[in-house]
Amino acid sequence: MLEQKGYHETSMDEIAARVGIAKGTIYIHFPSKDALVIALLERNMQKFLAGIDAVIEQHSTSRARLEALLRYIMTDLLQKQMHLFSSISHSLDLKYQEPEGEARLGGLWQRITERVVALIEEGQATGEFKRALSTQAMLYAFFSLFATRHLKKHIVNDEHTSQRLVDQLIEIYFTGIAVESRS
Amino acid sequence: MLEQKGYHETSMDEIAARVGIAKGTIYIHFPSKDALVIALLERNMQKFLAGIDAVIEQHSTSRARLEALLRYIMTDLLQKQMHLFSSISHSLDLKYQEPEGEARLGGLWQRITERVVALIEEGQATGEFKRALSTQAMLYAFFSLFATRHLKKHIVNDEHTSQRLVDQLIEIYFTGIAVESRS
Amino acid sequence: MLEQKGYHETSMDEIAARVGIAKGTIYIHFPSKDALVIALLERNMQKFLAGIDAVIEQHSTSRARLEALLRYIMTDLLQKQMHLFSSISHSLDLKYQEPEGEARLGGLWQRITERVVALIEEGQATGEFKRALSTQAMLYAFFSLFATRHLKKHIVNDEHTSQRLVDQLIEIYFTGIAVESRS
Amino acid sequence: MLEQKGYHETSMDEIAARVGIAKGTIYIHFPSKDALVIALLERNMQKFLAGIDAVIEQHSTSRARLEALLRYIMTDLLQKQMHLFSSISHSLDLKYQEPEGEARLGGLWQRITERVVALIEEGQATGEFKRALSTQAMLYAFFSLFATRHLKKHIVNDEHTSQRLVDQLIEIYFTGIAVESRS
DNA sequence: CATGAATGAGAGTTCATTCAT
DNA sequence: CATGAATGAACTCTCATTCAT
Repeated sequence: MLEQKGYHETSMDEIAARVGIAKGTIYIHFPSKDALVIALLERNMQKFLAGIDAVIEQHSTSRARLEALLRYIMTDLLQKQMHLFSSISHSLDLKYQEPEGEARLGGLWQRITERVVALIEEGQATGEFKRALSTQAMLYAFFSLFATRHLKKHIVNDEHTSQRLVDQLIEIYFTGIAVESRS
Repeated sequence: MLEQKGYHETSMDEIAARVGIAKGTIYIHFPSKDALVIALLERNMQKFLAGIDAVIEQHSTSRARLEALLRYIMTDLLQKQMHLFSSISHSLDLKYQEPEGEARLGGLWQRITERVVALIEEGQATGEFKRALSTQAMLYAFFSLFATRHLKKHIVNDEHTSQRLVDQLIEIYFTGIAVESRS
Repeated sequence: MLEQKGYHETSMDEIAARVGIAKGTIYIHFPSKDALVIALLERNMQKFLAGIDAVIEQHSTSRARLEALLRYIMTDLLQKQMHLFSSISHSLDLKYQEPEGEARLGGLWQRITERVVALIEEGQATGEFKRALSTQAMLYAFFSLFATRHLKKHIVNDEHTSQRLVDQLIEIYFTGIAVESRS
Repeated sequence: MLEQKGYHETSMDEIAARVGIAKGTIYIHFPSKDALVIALLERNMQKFLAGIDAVIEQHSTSRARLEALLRYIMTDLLQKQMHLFSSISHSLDLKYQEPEGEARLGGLWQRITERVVALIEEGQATGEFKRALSTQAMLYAFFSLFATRHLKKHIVNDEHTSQRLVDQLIEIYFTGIAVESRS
């Protein structure tokens, strides 16, 4: 609900109705709407972080790991019902009134990017990725691919087409960053 | 104002004050807040479209044109005070209550993407861009680069660093899509 | 309404309904309920202060002035529909969330007590009031007489009885503080 | 808690926490918050009544008794942490939703005033107090002295100053009502 | 046409009260 | 009896929209 409709479009009444409890009950568990959203995001980010680690350790090379990670996130996004990464990504814009919670969120996001940074630098060290490119650029290009904004217009119900899109994005990205271009 | 603070964070009072007219006067020209925002976006999109065309015709090859376009949009985004593309991009998420206006916006967005699609297909026709990649993928990868969400965290006041980021993103993208990589 | 039912017992809906305007309209003129109450009190205190001065200047001796002042306040209180002093007195307990407004209120209350203090010290100087009594005690005894809490139970509709009560309170007070006892 | 912070500022949660039982348990013993407050006041009033009687029987003359009573109440008030009389006095303003309980409270308050009325009339009978003054006036003047509202602004931590204030108030009051002034 | 005070539906939040455990 | 999570009515406050001037 919150993940799909957004912060302002989702009222506490709606949330309560959707969860099947009374509005006041929410305030037993969360002191404010912001706190609720932050807690939700925190949970999602933690799940996402765990997912990242699980995905990474299933592969050995930096390239394979980064590619698997890209597929993992894309799969999540293409499931149409926005999920982990989507909710996180959507929330990075907002300014919450709870500095402490925001700090926790920022810390988690940092840990997420650290994983990717590690993969990139590892790949550069092993000679898999270009050393001429800054980590910053490769990181930015990586996460840019998951801009749900534009994805929405490209989502197709056809499983095959979606898969093909992901494959080609992977090709574009890795041709761009990898040392040996495939063409 | 609307472009920077967002739809919900900008009240009609603020808009009126900023424009220098009375709040009631706005409703003479626009039937609702949504209509106002849509009209604003429409104007921005039209300007942006004109900007695209101006940029494109300054170059001859598809590659040069697409690269110039990328730089044009990036410059807009990096100016920090969100401008044309930024306001458009930000608004694509929202669901307005005015179907007719939304349709006009959709039409304009389509005309924008058509420009890029034309460049891509032209480049494929001339052999500049890979024919194996679908237009969809190259289009998606192109607009993904402008995810302001993630850009925010990478914006730096240092002009030189920003420029370097753009250069490297261009390298990644075009190495990925172009037939002959330049490195 | 607010004066009679008290802060917590009077909702903004009630106030709006009583004044004959919409709830939202109140917030055009006052930023919060506290601000509204403080403004109301401020106005009452200013009126009261003006009333005090008007009463005082109608008499010449300290004794006559203080007595007239006592009658003035009592008359206000006995009118049953709580008025100036009553609303002020009732509000001295509350803790508002607007420090600035509270400071203004405190300043006004100080100016009110200053008038009485001046009368008392003047009377001591002229030999009308006992010099052995501290100003503080005479001041406190004076304002204590207007404790609406207890007054409520003694208010009678009979004009004559009310007047007699006031007369006797005056006698008790002034016999207590004046140099020459009457008895 | 209730005595100090007031009815509206004290929630059932706070009361439960303070008493050390669960919130729901309160409702086994008291049907409502009003009933709880009324019961608390009733207990306080009964204690106060017992205190009055204890104080009175320690002295013989009406004058001594009334003076001792005045000191007794004042001491309670000056202890800053509001106690018996204070809680009672504070509650007389409120309008409870339990007519029966309010009646019991009213009855107890009447019994309290009856003690004072008895002292006053006894003193008039023995010639200690002026017969010209109505019992009502002397009663009202007596309880007026305990207006906590104004007392707050005069409370000082200095034990000596507080005592001096009480002494002078006693002098003012008794000079006002007694037949022979003592100076 | 322009104005801005007035509107009122709806938002987030609180808290006395209830009831399954 | 005791519990405390759940309830929902009522509160304060916001803001897009209207309309008499």
